[in-house]
Amino acid sequence: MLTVSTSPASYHHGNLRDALLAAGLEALEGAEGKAPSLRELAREVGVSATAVYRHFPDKQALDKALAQEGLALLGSEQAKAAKKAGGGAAGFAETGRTYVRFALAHPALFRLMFTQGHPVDDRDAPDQARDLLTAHTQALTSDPERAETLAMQAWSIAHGIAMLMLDGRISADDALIDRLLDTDNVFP
Amino acid sequence: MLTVSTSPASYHHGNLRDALLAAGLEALEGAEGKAPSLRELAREVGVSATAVYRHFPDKQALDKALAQEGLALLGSEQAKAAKKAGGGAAGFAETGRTYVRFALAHPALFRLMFTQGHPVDDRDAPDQARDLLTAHTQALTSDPERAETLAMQAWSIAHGIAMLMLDGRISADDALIDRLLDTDNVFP
DNA sequence: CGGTTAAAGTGAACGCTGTAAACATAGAGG
DNA sequence: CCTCTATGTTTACAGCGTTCACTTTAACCG
Repeated sequence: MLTVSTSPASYHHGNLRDALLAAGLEALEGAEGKAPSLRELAREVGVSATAVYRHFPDKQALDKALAQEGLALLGSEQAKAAKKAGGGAAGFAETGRTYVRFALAHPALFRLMFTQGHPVDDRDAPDQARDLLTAHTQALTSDPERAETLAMQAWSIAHGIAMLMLDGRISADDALIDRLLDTDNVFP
Repeated sequence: MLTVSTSPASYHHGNLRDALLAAGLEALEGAEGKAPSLRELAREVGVSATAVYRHFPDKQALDKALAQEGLALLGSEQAKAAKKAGGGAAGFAETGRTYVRFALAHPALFRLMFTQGHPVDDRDAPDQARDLLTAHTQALTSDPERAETLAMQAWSIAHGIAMLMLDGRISADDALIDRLLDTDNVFP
């Protein structure tokens, strides 16, 4: 997570990288739809635009880092929710609800998280959300492949609901989330 | 659909609107990830950038029109696939497969289709994809509310798979699509 | 310590974007 | 035929991401 120090405001900022990420997250919370520009973030932090390039090769890298930060946030919220629900199947279900609610609560951030080009190679990056998912599905069956299938299916359902709600294709109703996630009876 | 006439190239273009949409669709096919700019499309069509504003109030409106065009395309492909599969449950299943394959075949277009702000009010616009979906789920049950729930669930699953594959979160494997869409056994 | 060096900042500039304003043209209708 | 309006044009502006040449500062080493 981020440690955003109240900077000494000297010529050298101290830890510009984290400050930028913090400003980015804050901006993503506020603006309903649009992502913050690189210059905007630099301005916010009180630094010239080009200073950003000392810490990120380009805008995309900044966005990627922000996405990573968002993913960590989502993961921690899910873990907390699952724990609160007592783990197990109930915890798993809560994980899904939390996923969708997170998307609705932080639309711009969520969009950013899943609009990066191809993060398929970031297998090494820590991902609590993914870990939770695989752990929960592995608890449901002894067949590893089936567990993986279940994991991807569960992820897809939650992600689809989240995205469609964000785009206004289905109404962002809290009760509806529960109804759609109730997969005991998907396809009779 | 679009009728893109080989233009007479005079001062007045003829039907600039359709030409812009056609150029937009073509650009979206090519470029792997990025959407075309307004100026780019104007250039392509051989017209000044501001001419676009005679036909669309702003860029977002152009994008929305392109999205609508994409939706029509998706709907027609789905309808064809369902018909070819003989309709019924088999047709329904084919509809889902077609949805995901469409997303993978036209990533930029699909992204554009579902990244518009809030098209929740476009209830009046024709949407063959949606019509197919409700028709198929209504054939599965007599309870209208349950049919609607099923429709949204089916849409969510397909949409989630499509999006996650587009983002490289799960591999864009054709066999995997079938495996994930096989919802006979979602959650044992 | 003092001096060098490299990390981390700056400002100006480029080409791109979406958009506004004022102006030009041509084709259709009275 | 003449005018009016729909549809185009040019020019301009602010903001964007990014490059380049330059400056500052802090840290390291003899």
